[in-house]
Amino acid sequence: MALRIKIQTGCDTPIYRQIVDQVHLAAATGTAKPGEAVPSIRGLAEQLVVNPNTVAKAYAELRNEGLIESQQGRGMTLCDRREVLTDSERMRRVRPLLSDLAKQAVMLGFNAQELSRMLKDECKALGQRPSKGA
Amino acid sequence: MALRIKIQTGCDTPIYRQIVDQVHLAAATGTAKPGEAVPSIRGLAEQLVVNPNTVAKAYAELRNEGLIESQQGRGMTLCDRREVLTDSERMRRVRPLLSDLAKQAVMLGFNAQELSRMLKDECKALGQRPSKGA
Amino acid sequence: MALRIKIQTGCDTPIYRQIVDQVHLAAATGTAKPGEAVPSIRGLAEQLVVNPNTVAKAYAELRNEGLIESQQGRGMTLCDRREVLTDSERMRRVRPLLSDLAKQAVMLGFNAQELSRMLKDECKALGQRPSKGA
Amino acid sequence: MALRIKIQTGCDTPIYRQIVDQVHLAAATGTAKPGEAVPSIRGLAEQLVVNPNTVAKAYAELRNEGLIESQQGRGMTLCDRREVLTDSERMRRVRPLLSDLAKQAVMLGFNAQELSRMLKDECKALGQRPSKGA
DNA sequence: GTGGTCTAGACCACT
DNA sequence: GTGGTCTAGACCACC
Repeated sequence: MALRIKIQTGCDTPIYRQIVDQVHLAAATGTAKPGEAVPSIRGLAEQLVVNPNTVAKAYAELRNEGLIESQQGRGMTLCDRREVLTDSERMRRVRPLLSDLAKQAVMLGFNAQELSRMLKDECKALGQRPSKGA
Repeated sequence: MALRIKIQTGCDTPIYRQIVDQVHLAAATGTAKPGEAVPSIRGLAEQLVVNPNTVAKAYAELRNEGLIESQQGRGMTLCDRREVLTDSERMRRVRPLLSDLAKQAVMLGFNAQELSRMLKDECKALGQRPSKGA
Repeated sequence: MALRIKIQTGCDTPIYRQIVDQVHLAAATGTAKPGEAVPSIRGLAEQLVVNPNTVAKAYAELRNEGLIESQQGRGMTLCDRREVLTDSERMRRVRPLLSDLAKQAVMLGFNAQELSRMLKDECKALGQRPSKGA
Repeated sequence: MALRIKIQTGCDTPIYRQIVDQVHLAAATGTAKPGEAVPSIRGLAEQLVVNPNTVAKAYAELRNEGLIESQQGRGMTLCDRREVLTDSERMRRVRPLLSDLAKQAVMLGFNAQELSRMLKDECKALGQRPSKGA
């Protein structure tokens, strides 16, 4: 039983983005397998207590990316599409987040060592329970 | 040479935030020293070709945070750095960035060790020094 | 009944500051509880007959301080109270008011004992409760 | 030798107001006696490293209040005018400062007891060295 | 000259 | 509907 989406209110990332990111993460970590069904728009909207339009917006983005596809009559399922990225492309995607973190952390008085420890903890938490602790 | 602020338009981070961050960073890394003057609101606005109110907004935030102080009629200067936020608050502010980075990095197949190294490089690039003295 | 904000024009404290202070005070005294909604920017602006930007400025400050949080498209609510400022910073902020009061009071011939009594009365009038629980 | 005015930059009270207040305080506490000379405008301006206009503005206010008077050819001196205030008038003057302090302190999480102690300390400091510690 | 405040009106993203 | 950002222009106090 995969793809249990959870959103956190009072967080600055938009709800639709949280949904998109969680599907991405589930697909990447193998928590959700190709061909597996994703919750229906109105079902997920009801479960998360959000506007169906918000879920629809998230699914539209996922569909455009080719990560999910609508199988007529069977709702939407995860594609088996697997991105093959070059090292430089992976670098390019993670770099700005590294930069943001480093800047903010330095401003707040953290040093590189503290950061590394916290980051390791964060990664460990992700590996243990991808869908719950996220 | 002190506090040359630059902004990039067409970037998704607001102008006023770019200004705030750059002053913060300059103060944290020691690029700008306590007592040093910051550019006048109107002067900086003219230089950056933005509305003076935008600069004023950035400076107001910096002033509220206690990072700069205004000497009426004589411009603003950097304050002596002091610890303003509790440890738990600093943690709370850096946590979401850690989380974002960890998620994205895991998706891209980086491991914690690689991340730590890259993060250290980023910090070094910012000119970080032992945290307490910053 | 929650968070009825009132402002007095013709008073030297800025409107936006009156708003900020009243929300702060309501949160500190327990008049407004965590999770409770605050009036919308446009709604409050209309009620107070001021410019929406003035209210927005007040709310932005409150948000930066972590006292309220915005849930995009759904308005803003009070956060759980947490200690954000270090003790030394809290001290630094209350010190000038103490100094002003002491100077003025000494000039007027009050002694410390009288002042303490009056100050206790003021605090009681604000509905203060044991500091840590506030 | 009395009336050694000192100002503190980086404080939000205007310089001219600091001067006015200090003369008031010195007169009220007896640090400066009636008939005593006050520093010349340009002398004081030079000593404080401020604009002579600023000192002039402060002196103008003091003169309007009748606290100092210009003795032709001898500069300005303190008047022997002694205000006799009713209790209600004294109350009226100290009340707003009490209120401000109480509000700010409650917001910052101080309780009445802590405040009283700090206020006593402040008063003691004023009594000991009116012109130096101010 | 400086910063501080307020107004008016615009555009955007999110729900 | 909501908040977030930016612009333009005004008035004030202080130096």
